[in-house]
Amino acid sequence: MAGRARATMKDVAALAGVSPKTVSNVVTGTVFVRPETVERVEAAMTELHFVPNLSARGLRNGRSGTIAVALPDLATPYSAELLHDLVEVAHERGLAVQVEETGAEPGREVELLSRARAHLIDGLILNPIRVEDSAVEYADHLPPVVLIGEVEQRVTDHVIVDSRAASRDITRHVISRGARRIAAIGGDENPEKETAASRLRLDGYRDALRDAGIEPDPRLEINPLPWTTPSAAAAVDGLIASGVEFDAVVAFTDTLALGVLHSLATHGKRVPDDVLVTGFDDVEMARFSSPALTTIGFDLRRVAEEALSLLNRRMTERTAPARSVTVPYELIVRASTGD
Amino acid sequence: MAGRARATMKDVAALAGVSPKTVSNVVTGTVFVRPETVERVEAAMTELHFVPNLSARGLRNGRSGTIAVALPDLATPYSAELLHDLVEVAHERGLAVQVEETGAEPGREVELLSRARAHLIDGLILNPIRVEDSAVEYADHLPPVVLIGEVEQRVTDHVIVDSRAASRDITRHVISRGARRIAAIGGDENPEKETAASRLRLDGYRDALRDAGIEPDPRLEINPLPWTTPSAAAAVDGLIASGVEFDAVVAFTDTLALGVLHSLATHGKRVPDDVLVTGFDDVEMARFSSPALTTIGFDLRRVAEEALSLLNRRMTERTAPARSVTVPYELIVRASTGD
DNA sequence: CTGAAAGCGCTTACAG
DNA sequence: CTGAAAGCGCTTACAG
Repeated sequence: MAGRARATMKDVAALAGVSPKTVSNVVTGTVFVRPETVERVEAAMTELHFVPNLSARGLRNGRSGTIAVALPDLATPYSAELLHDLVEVAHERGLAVQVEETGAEPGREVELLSRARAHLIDGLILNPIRVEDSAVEYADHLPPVVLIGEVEQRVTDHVIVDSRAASRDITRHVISRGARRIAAIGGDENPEKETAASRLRLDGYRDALRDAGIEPDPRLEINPLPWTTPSAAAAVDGLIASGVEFDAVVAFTDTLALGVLHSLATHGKRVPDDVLVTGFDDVEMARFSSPALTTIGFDLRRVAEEALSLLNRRMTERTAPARSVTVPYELIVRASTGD
Repeated sequence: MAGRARATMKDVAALAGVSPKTVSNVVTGTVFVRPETVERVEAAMTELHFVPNLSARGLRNGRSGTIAVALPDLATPYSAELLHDLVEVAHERGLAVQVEETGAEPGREVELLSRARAHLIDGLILNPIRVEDSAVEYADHLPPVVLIGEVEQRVTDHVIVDSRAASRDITRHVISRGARRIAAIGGDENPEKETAASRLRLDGYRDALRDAGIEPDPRLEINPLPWTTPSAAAAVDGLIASGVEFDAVVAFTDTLALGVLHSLATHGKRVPDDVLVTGFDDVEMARFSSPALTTIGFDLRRVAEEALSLLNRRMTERTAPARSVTVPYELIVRASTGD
C-alpha cells in the first residue's frame, strides 16, 4: 500500500455502487442506511483500506476533533498525572489531545493562545501560571478555553481547588503538631515572581499563622524558582546555612517538598522528629518518599472530567457566562508530620 | 470578535487589494513578494485578525504539521520526561504534538496505529511495550513511524539504548560491591508478560550473573505488573515475607526502584548497608530519593532529537531502508550502592 | 433511504 | 512579481 494513493469516499462509493453521500452516511452514522447497503459499503472500505481524511472533514464542518492541553512543564509529576487523566477522559469522549508547554516565561501563554496552531483545535485547556498575564483578556479571539487552577478572573470557565483554604488547613495541621517556626517554600511577595498558586497558598499560610498568633517572618518565606525539586533542595540548603531556626516546612507543591526532604536528609535533620514537612497535590511519589508526605489531595480524574465538560459546553454555547467548578480537597496526613 | 465569522484569505486579499494567491505567498513566505505589498497584506491580516485555516492547508498539501507521540503511561516520570523533550524538540522544528496512551494492553498499540485519527498526523513516535505485538507489520498502511526503545525488528526506524548491555553493567556493579543474592525486579520468563525491555534487561542481568559464576535463582526474578512504584513495593514486601534471602535488588526502571526503596525502608532494611538497590533511566527523582539511586542514565534530549530526525527523514523518503540509532548510556553510581 | 451539486479555505500549476 | 482557475476530500442543504 505504501506509495499507492489513499482511497477516498469517491473510490469507496464507486466500488460499492453507491454515491459518496451514502458512504458518508455510513461513516458518520448519523442517518439510517439500509443494512445491505451498509454491508456493501463496509466491504468496500475494508478492501480499499479506507480512512476518512480528517482535514477534509475538519474543513467542511469546522471542527477538528482535537483539543489542546497547555501545561507549564510536562516533566513535572503533577503535570504528568493531570495530562494522563485529561488524555484518558478526552479519548473516552472521542477527542484527540495536542500538548503544549508554556514554560516559565509568562509571555508563552499569550503567544501560544494567539498562535496559528491553536486554531486547528476545537478548544484549549490551560493550566496557567500567572494571574494577570493569563491571556484571558484575548478570550474573544480564542477557541473555547477552560482554565485549571486558581486565577482571579471571571472571563473564562475554570476548574479550581480552593488553594488558600487548603494551604491554611495544612499549615494549621503543622501548628497543631507543635510547630511555631514554619518555613513556606513557594511563597513570594515580589509581584514579578508571584503566581496564582504562590499568592493564594502564601495567603492561606499566613491566615493560619495569624489565627495562631504567630508573627510571620520574611526570612522563612522562600520562593525557589523554578518550582522544581532541585531548586527547593537548594533553597533549604540556603535556609539551613543562614542559621535561621525552623521546626516545619510547608512546601507549596509535592515536587518542592521532595527537594525539602532531600536537603534535610543531607543535613542529618530527621523528619518528623526535628522538622515537620508538608507538600501539596498528592502526587504518587508523596506516598513513597521517606518519610511519606503529608499533603493536600484532590481527585485529578474529577478535575479532568469537569474541565472537559466545561469545554464541551463552551464549544456549543460560545457566549454563555463563565462558569466555575470547585473540586474538593482533603488533608492527607502521613509520616512526614508524625502521624 | 466572538461569533463574528473568521476572516479568510479572500477577505484579506480584498482589503489589501491583491489576489488570494498573493496573500498565500506572504503567509507561506516561499515566494518573494514586493515589500510594499507585504506590508499592505500584513496590515490587512492584523486588522482582520487573520489566522490561516490549517484544515484547509492540510487538505490541500496533504500535511497537517502534527505528529503523534504514543507512550504506555503518561503519568510515569520516565514518560513525562521523554514527552517533555519530544515536545520541546518538535516545537523547535515547527511541529505540533498529539499524545496517545497505549496503556498496558498490547492490543492498544495496533488499534491506535490503525485508527482513523492517526491519519490526520504526519508521523508517529511510538514507545512500544511488546515485541511481537508492535504493530510494525502494518507499517505499509501507516504514517511514518519511529520507535523509541528496544524492539527486535527491522521494519521501522528506531532509536535504542543497549538495554541488555546496560543491565549487565549495572548488575556487574552490584556484584563488584559484594552482592551475590541479587533480586531482579521486572524480569519475566512468561512470554505472555514479557516485554522488550523486560526480556533484554533480564538477559543482561543473567549475563552478569553467569560471568561471575552465580547460579540464577528463579525466586529472585519477579515481575510486578504493571511496572509501577506501588506494585514494585508490593513485590518486595512479598519477597521479604517469603523468607528468600537477598543482598541486592536490581530494578529494571527507576519507578520500580523507588517502590523497592520504600518497601525496604518499611521493613527496616537499610540501603546500602543491608541491601544494595539500583534503577534504570535516571529520572529526576533518582537523584532525590533516600538514598539517591545508582542507575543507568542516557540523554533523553538526544533521544528526542534522533527520533525526530529519523521521522523527518522518513516523511520525505518513505521507502528508504529502516535506520537504527543507538544512544549511549552510562552507569551512574550513587548512595544506594554505597558509593 | 439515496443522488447531484455546491462549497469549506487553502495552494498548486498555468499564465502573464 | 501577481491573477484566475481548479481541486484537495469531505458534508450540508436540496431534491427525489
